[in-house]
Amino acid sequence: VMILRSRFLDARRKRRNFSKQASEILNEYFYSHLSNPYPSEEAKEELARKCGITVSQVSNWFGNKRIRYKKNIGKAQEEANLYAAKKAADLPWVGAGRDASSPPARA
Amino acid sequence: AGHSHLQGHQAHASHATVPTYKWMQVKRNVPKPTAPKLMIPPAEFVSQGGIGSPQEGLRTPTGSQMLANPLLNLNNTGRTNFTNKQLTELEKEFHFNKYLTRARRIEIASALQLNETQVKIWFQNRRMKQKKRIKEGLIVAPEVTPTS
DNA sequence: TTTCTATGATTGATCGGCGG
DNA sequence: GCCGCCGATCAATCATAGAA
Repeated sequence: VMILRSRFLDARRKRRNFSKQASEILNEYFYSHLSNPYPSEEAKEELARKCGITVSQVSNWFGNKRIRYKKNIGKAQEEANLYAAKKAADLPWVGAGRDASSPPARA
Repeated sequence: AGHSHLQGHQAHASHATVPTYKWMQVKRNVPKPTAPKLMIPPAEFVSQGGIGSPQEGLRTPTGSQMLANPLLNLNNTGRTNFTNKQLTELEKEFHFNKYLTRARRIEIASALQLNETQVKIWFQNRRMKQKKRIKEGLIVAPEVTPTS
């Protein structure tokens, strides 16, 4: 009953999922910067433009992504990590010796 | 704030296992799982009359009241569940003053059965919230007309 | 349609840095 | 040395969109 009222007052939370492409862009950034998924204000603005969403939404997305990623370490996260193998071009394996099977693999 | 990179160890070794970076290990000092604390039948607040007769008792973040012991104010998590009344009064005060003086803070905290810190933090968060809304053009009040 | 899961948004509170 | 504020983030939760 009062719940109905909450809908009226909470219309703000009438969210809509982001477009598939926007999610793709965000995930790509996230996984290619997995060592430090904290985009700068400038980076957020650029992502916002590319995704067609607001900077706040970008912030929300990263906030949720980081928290939810942590709560799953060792799950599909590893799998979803094939995003990293996708383009990764930041500062990951620079001085960190690791396997030898993660070249510009493409899908 | 340069930083990051692997912090100590790798998770395990499957094959393309992802290393564990330190941001993944960040743990915030969890609020206090505060023990069941009872609230005394609150007194009235400083001035003004009723707002809209908001129910008493706890509320879920949105507005629905918690059908639990209305005398309990904390959740198991430690996060405080402000009552509608408390929020209403805080909003009212915020509309009047964006910043609080020590004295005012004490008055409000006392009247609303909150800590000074909670009142202080609420105002800080509220200011940030307003700034964010103005930034997104959802609100008007840039409110800067000292010309008078 | 009903149930369950994925996800965007909200918010009390914390973290690090700055200024008084 | 301590305190309040800012900006960013965390962490838990809400409410809904979408999958099953």
